[in-house]
Amino acid sequence: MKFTMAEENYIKAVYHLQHGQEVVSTNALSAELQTKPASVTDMLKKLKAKKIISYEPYRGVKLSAEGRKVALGIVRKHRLWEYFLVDKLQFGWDEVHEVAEELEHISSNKLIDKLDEFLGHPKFDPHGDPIPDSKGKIIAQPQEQLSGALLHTPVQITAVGSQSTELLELLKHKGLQMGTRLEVKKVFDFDGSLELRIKNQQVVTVSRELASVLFVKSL
Amino acid sequence: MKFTMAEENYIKAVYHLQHGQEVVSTNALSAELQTKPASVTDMLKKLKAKKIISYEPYRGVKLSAEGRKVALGIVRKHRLWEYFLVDKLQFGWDEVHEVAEELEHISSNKLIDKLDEFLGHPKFDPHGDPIPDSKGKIIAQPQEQLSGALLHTPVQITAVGSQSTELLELLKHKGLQMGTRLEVKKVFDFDGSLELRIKNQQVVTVSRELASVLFVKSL
DNA sequence: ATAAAAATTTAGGTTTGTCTAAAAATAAAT
DNA sequence: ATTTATTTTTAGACAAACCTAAATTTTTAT
Ligand SMILES: [Mn+2]
Ligand SMILES: [Mn+2]
Ligand SMILES: [Mn+2]
Ligand SMILES: [Mn+2]
Repeated sequence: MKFTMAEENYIKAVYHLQHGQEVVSTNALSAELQTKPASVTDMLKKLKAKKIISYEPYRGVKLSAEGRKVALGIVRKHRLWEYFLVDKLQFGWDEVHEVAEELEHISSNKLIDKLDEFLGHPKFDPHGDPIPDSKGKIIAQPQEQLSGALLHTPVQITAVGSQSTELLELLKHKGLQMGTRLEVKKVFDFDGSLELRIKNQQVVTVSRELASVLFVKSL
Repeated sequence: MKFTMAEENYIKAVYHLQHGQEVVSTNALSAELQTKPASVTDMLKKLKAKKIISYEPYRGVKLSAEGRKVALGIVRKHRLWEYFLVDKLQFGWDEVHEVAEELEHISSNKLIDKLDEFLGHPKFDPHGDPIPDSKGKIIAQPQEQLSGALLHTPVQITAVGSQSTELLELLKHKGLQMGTRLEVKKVFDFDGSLELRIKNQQVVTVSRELASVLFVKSL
């Protein structure tokens, strides 16, 4: 089945918001997509008619099996293009999201499979998020929050929980990026801020807000 | 100024049809874009209001200076993406047109300039058409038709006058492509067909129709 | 349990880009 | 110079995707 760009954006948004949550609300979608709740309701009816979601008025929405497959296809395109932009065209990891937001809607499957091959079948995008393979299989990530990491234990940044320019600007400033090794030196109970030592380098302080959107794995 | 995908497709179509012709007709545009003449008229009014074209009812249409600049930007994107698909992703030259038809509408200028650099600033696309540079400068091509070439004079194919799958399939079958060297051995007056010898290889026969959409330069 | 607040849907519009059918203008033929 | 044919425009509709304002349902607070 074919989908319009607007439909694809809604499907992907449901997919992202569904993580953790059982069902996704109209308001959550309207915030994510920067549209009004009334517009969301219109689109949900359309997607229900196409059997992409299950939806009962006032009860929230879930992807169907088919919908999940479609969503993973879009996520795959988005993340492969991001990888291309950073790895081949030398974009900064904080500059790629908006461009990929357009590129993910190019329809050719042949294109995306050839791109995947050209890039060497990467497993993670520049933000550390896993890239689904051509069959829709995706690596489930443990997603351990930095804010919950043990003291004095070496960890590595594996993902960031947002693509906002603001977040990425802050990370750049602090000298943090995908793959950065560090350990937590101290946690301050007053405001939840953390003091980190970056591998063989300086000590930086990060807020509770920042620590909660950084994901790490132990080394 | 920003343009919708539909507007960009109309602007590019006017640009292409304007070659040779002084003004472009409503019917020509409707044929090129596979829409009805009434739809074309609607869009022409909109593009006139945006000062992209000059247009008087029943009198045909021309690009303004601004419109030409916009058109060259779209053509640049289209041809750079075609080059990318063939050179980096190993697409056949007969498979790239439709995909580029979508990719040409990705809006980021930074993307297209980085892509240009990544590709090494190519001057011609896989069909032999010149690629405008970032300032909109485009190499004017002499466009000598094969059907008018001298006998027994070595020439090289520099461009094809159509992107249709049918044409490209025929060329592939005959063993003809961009850069192929050949000479005309004989012209048959009865049907205008030509006998060609491909450099150090076999002799092939091509119809008058085919010879008129193949462009060559003398060696 | 009721009232107030929040979330969601419905009703009625707008813009963009398309269409068909009919009218008007231009071009070609007699 | 008329008539006929072709091209183009106008008029009126429609689907997609959005909006605002009002009505409805659900949730939360009293
Ligand atoms: Mn998108
Ligand atoms: Mn990403
Ligand atoms: Mn196009
Ligand atoms: Mn081309």
